[in-house]
Amino acid sequence: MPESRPERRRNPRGQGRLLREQLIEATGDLLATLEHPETLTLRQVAREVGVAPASIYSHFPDLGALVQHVLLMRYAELAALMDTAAARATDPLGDLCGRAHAYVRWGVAHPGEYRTLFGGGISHGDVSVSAHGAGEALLSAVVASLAEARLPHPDATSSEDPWEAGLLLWTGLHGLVGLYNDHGAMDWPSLDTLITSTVALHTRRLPEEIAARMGALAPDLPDATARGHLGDSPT
Amino acid sequence: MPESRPERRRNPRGQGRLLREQLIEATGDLLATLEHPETLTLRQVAREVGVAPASIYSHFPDLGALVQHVLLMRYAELAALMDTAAARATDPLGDLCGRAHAYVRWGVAHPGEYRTLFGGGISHGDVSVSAHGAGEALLSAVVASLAEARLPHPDATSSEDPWEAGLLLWTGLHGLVGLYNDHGAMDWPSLDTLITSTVALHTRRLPEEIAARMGALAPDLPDATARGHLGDSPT
DNA sequence: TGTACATCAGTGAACGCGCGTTCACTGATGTAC
DNA sequence: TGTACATCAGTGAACGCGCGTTCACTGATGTAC
Repeated sequence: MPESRPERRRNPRGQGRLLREQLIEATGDLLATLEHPETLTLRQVAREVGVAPASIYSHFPDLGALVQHVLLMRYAELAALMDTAAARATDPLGDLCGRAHAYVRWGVAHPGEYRTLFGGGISHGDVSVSAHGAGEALLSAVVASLAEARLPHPDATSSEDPWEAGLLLWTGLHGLVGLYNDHGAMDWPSLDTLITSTVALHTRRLPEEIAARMGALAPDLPDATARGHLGDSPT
Repeated sequence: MPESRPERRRNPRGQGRLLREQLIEATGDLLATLEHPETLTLRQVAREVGVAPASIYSHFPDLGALVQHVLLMRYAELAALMDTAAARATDPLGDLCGRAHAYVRWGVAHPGEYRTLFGGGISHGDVSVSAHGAGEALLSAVVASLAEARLPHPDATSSEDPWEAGLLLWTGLHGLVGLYNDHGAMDWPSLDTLITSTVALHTRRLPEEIAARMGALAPDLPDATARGHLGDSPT
């Protein structure tokens, strides 16, 4: 089979931008689907869309720029998800629970994108998104909520650094996503349990209290072990 | 310049295994040195040793097997480092501090190897080491120490699952290594401070107490910001 | 002591592959006169 | 109403590259007789 290219009608005049959208969508699909998203090639994107490789250059200087664009979209979506989850909360602890939950769930639903955004130094251009400080913007809201939701250590004589506390919480959530995605064969408790325990630990509250908040905040989401591709409808 | 191959004398008869050692050493160097270790090629290894690419096949079936071999060596070294650190301890808390410290320090000193071992699904063969449960062996010792060193939550009415507690600690340390390696541009507190705080949080003890243990256990190690290649003398 | 031979430790050239990037081009469609 | 032209949205072939893998080979060295 000579792998015939899928039929595709040339866009009408003035609609050249349509291909741009298709390229973005195809790149998003491939990044979400490929087992090793960092090996994505320009020719793969072209094939997926049904277009000559050279056509991409009319819209993006190279594959790196295209990937970067898509990843920034994904990042914005994650940030919006976290903000939405937090918006339902009525106090800092609820805010924190919402953000933590949304973050980890997104990371587990989008392993490839998560890794490319926050994970390794892996990138397609020379500059990875993570190098530009992805996460730091998300982090500042977490730091603020945590500072208010956290109980002091019973024996503490001085107060702790809120920035460091927030960083450590992020560290915990990041590690959770990473290990959950990469060591799926292990004997894992449910993801929600782990999110709850992590937040409980960092706020020094009881897991039961946190679990109640988590349950209240997003009863519509599916449970932890659902690992399928959740679909993405950017923009 | 035609990039002349470095002079290399053919090994004497019966010493064919020497090349094997050189391949292992070169692969180790490259994995430690390359910015993206996952892009290592068979030809790069051959060039590094000064040998024809085909020569590698006499000693390993393919690059994946060679890399796998090296990574398992690195993993064994990390495990030994953690055990050595723990051996100096006189109680479970000291044991835990030693292991946590050794783990994070190793991960930060060997970013590429750490990521390949524990990080992404990235591998050279079809089977990554992490898929085979790297980490789980290390983890069981941590679980045991943590179970004894950890204070109960003051308000707790029931005891917690030690396995889950250990997993969460690992998660925290793993996230710490990952974020520290990949987001070096951020405003980080000292690494030792973060290790200390993480252990303090998970044992529900005061950072001061943990810091005292950490300081006592390995005064000979350099400080956090030393990021150089620490050298490797395998076997 | 000499010599034929087997073995060892690699070599060197070649193959086909997919890749990023370039370049002149094509064919439909809108617009000016 | 007709027609020359400009523009737009891509195409298709070609390039050189580094890669993994193969295969017949080579040349030094030990060993049997």
